[in-house]
Parts: sequence; structure tokens; C-alpha cells
Amino acid sequence: MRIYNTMTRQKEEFTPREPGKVGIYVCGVTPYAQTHIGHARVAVLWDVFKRYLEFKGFEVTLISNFTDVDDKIIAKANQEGLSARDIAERYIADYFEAMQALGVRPADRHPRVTEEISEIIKVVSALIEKGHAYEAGGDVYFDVASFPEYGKLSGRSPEEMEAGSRVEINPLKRNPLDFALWKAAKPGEPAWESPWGPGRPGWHIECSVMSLKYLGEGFDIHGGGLDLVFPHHENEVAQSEAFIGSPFARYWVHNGMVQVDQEKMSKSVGNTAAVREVIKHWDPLVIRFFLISTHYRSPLNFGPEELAAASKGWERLVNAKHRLDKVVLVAASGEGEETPEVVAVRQACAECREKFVAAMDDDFNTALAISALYELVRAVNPHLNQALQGNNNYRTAVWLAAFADCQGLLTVYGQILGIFPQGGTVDESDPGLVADLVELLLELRAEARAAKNWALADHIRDRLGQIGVEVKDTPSGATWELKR
RNA sequence: GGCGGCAUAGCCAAGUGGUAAGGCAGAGGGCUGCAAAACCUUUAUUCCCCAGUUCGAAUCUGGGUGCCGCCUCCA
Repeated sequence: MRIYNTMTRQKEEFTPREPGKVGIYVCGVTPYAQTHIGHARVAVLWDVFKRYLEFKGFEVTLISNFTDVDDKIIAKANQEGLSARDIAERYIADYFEAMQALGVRPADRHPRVTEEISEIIKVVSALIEKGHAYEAGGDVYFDVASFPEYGKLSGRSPEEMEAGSRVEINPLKRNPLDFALWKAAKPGEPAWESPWGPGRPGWHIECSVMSLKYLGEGFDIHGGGLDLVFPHHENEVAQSEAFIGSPFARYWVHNGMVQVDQEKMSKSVGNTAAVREVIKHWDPLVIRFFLISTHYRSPLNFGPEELAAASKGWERLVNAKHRLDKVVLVAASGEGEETPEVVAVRQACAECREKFVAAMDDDFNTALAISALYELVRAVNPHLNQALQGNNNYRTAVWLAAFADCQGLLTVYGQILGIFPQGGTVDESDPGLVADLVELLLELRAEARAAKNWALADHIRDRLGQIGVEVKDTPSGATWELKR
């Protein structure tokens, strides 16, 4: 596999620290507002990457944090007369709800800053002892000058940054680029006791401490949004490597921003789309499909036209999957012949298999991987039409094996991408009261159609459609399916 | 102002030296009582512009233009 590494600005062959195991840390959210599509992109991407790595046989550990104490949370808490903890809990719950809707599996651990304070204090103390940090007025700052490689991740030099300085003047800092490891508490703020007085951790130190704690030194992959490269990840590199004296993470993987009208979606711009709201209008799986339909490092524009296109394409794949699920239940009657058609379908499977894996192996190219699925669907669909309409030439063992091959591929790759509804659908093959009632109505409708009573026939179809039962006529009778 | 990235059809989007994937939308066709689904045909002599390297470039080099991100909280 090849993965693009921000540190070296090129794709590199991926070799894990320990054969067969991959440790991944992805910067999570600061829970002070509703989870938006930008957050969803990161989560969905890493969910897919993790599933793919597992498919490849790796044992994956994914860690993603919550920054559950910070200025924004405190401000929001004061505004609402609640505690910072209340605010954090509320939006962490919102995050998990959004993730569940999008089919994102929880990370192996979701550590929280407030539960790691003692670890953080240990690391900050060690950095002071090693001469990489200093206390000033109850704050503790990292001394950037003590880390000569500062800037290596984001590709900047300290001199350049000071030249263009938009960095605020803080008289406590020795150097404008120094950043807080520990912040002294102001009155009324949540605080923890420390050797430097009551206070709380700075933003960057938590990720260093938690990633090292749960994954160890030199873990495999550190991910996050492209907007975190500087200063957040640059600072993580500096403080972590100053602390452990060896490389921090092996690969740095950053995803592009979700945009609205070609502008970054962010809380400060005020153009965020909350997952909670968006899923009222679109199937969450369409959102998920949309988020992986572009390469992860590219910007992704979020808008109604883009979603509509994604939705259509997604439905095409879902329909094909459902049709395959149905056709493989047919019992074979006879072995059948190796016709050029069936050979072509099997060939399409082989190509799909090869293309999907090659695409994902090349820096998680989900867009290309999805196109492999479309090509498979296009190859099998005409035959699926025939088979489902009762053409007996397709009730053979060779054809059913070919269909099963297609179905297997869509199932396995669909699970990696997480784009298909779980649990299948309710249709005429499911016994039960619902099926009996629908069948009864369709019998009546068939009689109406036989009598050319189109008004009644259409009325039944329309009303069933409103209830959520989609009816489709075929030469061999009507089929139906429960849509949700 | 500094640093980084991107520019491919109406739209979205792959493709990093060998002659332009895929999806959506559009047009035509076939199927249907109508619809839905699915199918067939069609849609970039060309990849922002200019120069260069090469037998050959969307792909490499130089210059230009436009857009985005970061430099302040941000996924």
C-alpha cells in the first residue's frame, strides 16, 4: 500500500511499525456545537480506512479524542449557565448520534482531556525538566527555540513565520511562536491542581499525551483535517519528539476541507451544515457515499446539486445490490453452459476485484474504487434483468455462480465503504402479515390491470408508494419492496 | 506579505510519460397501459494560458493567470 505522508509530501510505501498491526490517532472534535459535515468527513474517511486495513488483514487500533475543556466550551457554558462538562456531554452525545446515523463505528477509544490530566501534567513537567518548556505566571509554554526541527511538518521555518507575524504579543512568552502547554485558570474557569497552580492543559498537549499513552512511541498514522497541520500538528510533533527523543508518528495523513460555495465550512465562517439537519433531507448513507466519492485529500464542495448526483449514483448501486441479493436465492435447474455472456460477467468480477483493491491500495482512492463497482454493476445488470424476469436460461448453476460472485463483491466492498443499508429489505420473499397484505393488494391491482382499470391500478400503486412500498411491474408480475 | 495545494466535458470526478476511467445531468432509442427499475447509442481531437524537454506530456521543467487552505479557534 502507498499512503501520502504530509511530512515528506509524497506517497510512501506503507510499512507499519509492527508487522500486521496498525495504530492510528485521529484528532477529534471540540464538543461545543453540533457535529457538522466537516467532522463527518473525517470520521467517515477513517472509518472506511480502518475497515479497508482490516480487510487487508491488519489489526487496527483507532484512537480519536474529545477536547472536552477549552475556551469555546467555557464560553458556551457561561452563556447558558451550565457547566463546561454539561456542554461537552451534550455535544459528545450529538457527535455519537451523528456517527451512528452515518454508519461510523466507534473508535477503539475516545479519550477525553479531562480524564487524562495527570498524564498531561507528567509530560509537561518532563518537558520543563528537559529544558523544552518554561513556567511563566502560572502558564507553561513550550520553548520553540529548543526544538531545531520546528516547522518540519508544515514546511515553514520559524524565521519566516516571525517575519510575517500575525502572532499576538504575549509578554509571558520568550518567543512569539511559543505555545501554551498549561494555562493558568482565570476566576470561574474549570481548573485542576498542578505544580504551577490551578489551571488546565493547552490545546496541543492532549493529543501528544493521549496518542503516546494509547499507541506508544512512533505509532503508525496520525490523521486529521488539513487545517490542523499548522499549528496543531506542528506543535504536537515538537512537544512529542522533545519529550520522547525519537520520531512521534510515522505517517501524517490529512484530509481536504468540506466547502460550501467554494469556501471552507467552519464554525467561524458560520456556514456549517449540521449532520442532524442534513439527514432530515438525505439518507445518511447518501451523505456517507457523497463524502467518499471524492479523493480524501481534495476539497469537497457540499451543496444540493452535488448531493443529488451522489444520491442517484448511490441508488444505482443499492438497486443492483438488492437485485443480486434476490437473484442468488433462485434454485438452479441444471448445470448450464459456459456461454460468452457468463464468462464476460465473471471477467467483470475479476476486473472489479483487481481495480478496487489497486485503487484503495493507492492512497485510499475511494473515488476510483467506487468506479470499479459501477463497472461491475453495468456488466451484470442486463443479465439481472433477464434473470429476475424469469428467463429460464439464467436458472443454471453457472449463471447463479456468476451472480453470487458479483453479489459477494458488492457485499464485501460495500461493507468496506459502508454504503449499503444493513439488514436487507422487506419484500415479497419475506413471510409475514405485511407481505400477505401487500400481496393481497397487488392481486386486486392485477385484476384491475387485467380489466384495464388503470385509474384503480395506479391508485393502489401510488398509495402503496406513499406508505413506503415501492411497486414495480415486470412481464412476470409485480414486485414490491419496503423502502424506508 | 509568507508557506502549501489545486486547475480535466454542462456539473462532479479518476488519471503523474504512451495516446482522456466512472458518476450526474442532457439528447436519441428500446421496454411499459402509464410509471419505476434496468439496457443500448450519443456527449472533451483534448486536459487554464505560453514556452521548453521528449519519438511521444493532461502527466516532467520554466513563466503567467485563476481558485482554495494555512499563518487566529477550526475536522
